Amino acid sequence: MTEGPRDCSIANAMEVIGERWSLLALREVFFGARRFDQIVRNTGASRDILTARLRKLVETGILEKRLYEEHPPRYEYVLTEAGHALNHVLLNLMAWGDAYVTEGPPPTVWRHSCGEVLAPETVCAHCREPVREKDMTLVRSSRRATSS
Amino acid sequence: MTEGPRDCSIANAMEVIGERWSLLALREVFFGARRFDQIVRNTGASRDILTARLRKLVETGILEKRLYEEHPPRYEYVLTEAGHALNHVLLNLMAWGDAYVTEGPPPTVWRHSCGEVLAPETVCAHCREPVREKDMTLVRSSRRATSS
DNA sequence: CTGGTGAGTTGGTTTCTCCAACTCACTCTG
DNA sequence: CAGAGTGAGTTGGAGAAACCAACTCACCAG
Repeated sequence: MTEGPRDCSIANAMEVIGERWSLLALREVFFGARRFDQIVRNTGASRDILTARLRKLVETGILEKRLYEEHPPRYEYVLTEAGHALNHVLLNLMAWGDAYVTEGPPPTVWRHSCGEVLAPETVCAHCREPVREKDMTLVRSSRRATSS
Repeated sequence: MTEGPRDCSIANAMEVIGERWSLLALREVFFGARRFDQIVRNTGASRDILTARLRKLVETGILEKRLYEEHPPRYEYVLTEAGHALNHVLLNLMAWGDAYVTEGPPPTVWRHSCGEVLAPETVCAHCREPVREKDMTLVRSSRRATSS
């Protein structure tokens, strides 16, 4: 049966973080914003949508709401392990945006502990060589069964 | 002036590839699909949306339409340089999905030319060390002026 | 001449987004 | 103590986008 859409972790990932504003909200948490109004201001999303997105990110285990004040209850959003692991995705996306979308110099610059400006590169974890498309071959790809 | 949403290449990138189905369409091209109906089938997107997304990806220089048959005119979609560069983003996103979203074994597996199953890792291009969050410091981050 | 494929368009319904305004529980200032 | 300010949402209505099925048009194959 090779019916139906491809079953792929990219699609699965998009179900969880693919909606508009989800990634930008996460970016803000990476950048150090932890409170609702900060995230609203820095992303430009509307408050209701952001409420929904943050709620979903909490439900799917990417963010955690941590109480930092009772009376009135005030929460901050912090990354879970799954959230922290998104770092590499964000970094590569930013590098791509810098190179092919943003005009002019990169608006956001990070420094790595080695002292240089951070430029991410994706390597094969085994041989440590940069991953190039022509060096990749598809071994297996499943499909999702159609509901029949 | 520190007003308005943060100016960031992640946001800029999302304007171009952030809509639903855009990334999945691109995934299909990476996976070897080149024709409209293949992409429709493999993603599960509706045809009209996919028409719009592919058109946008062509306009923004990520895909190219290449005529492979006249009478009737038939086009295939191929990646431009900017499109090829998205490889690393897709790869990292897939790895994250494999680890934190997809239940069970990875649905899609690639082999690297070194002989091993491909596991992407993000390193600093200068020192070649894996990038960890605690080794990064924000140097500069601009903001977009509000329209005032 | 009927059926099939490739690449879309069209129309109508459902769903999502955006925005401004509103709430509620406080805290801070004069 | 009254009034303004802040943090974290919620609500309602308009407008945009997505979804789906059906339709078109051009060809080819039996």
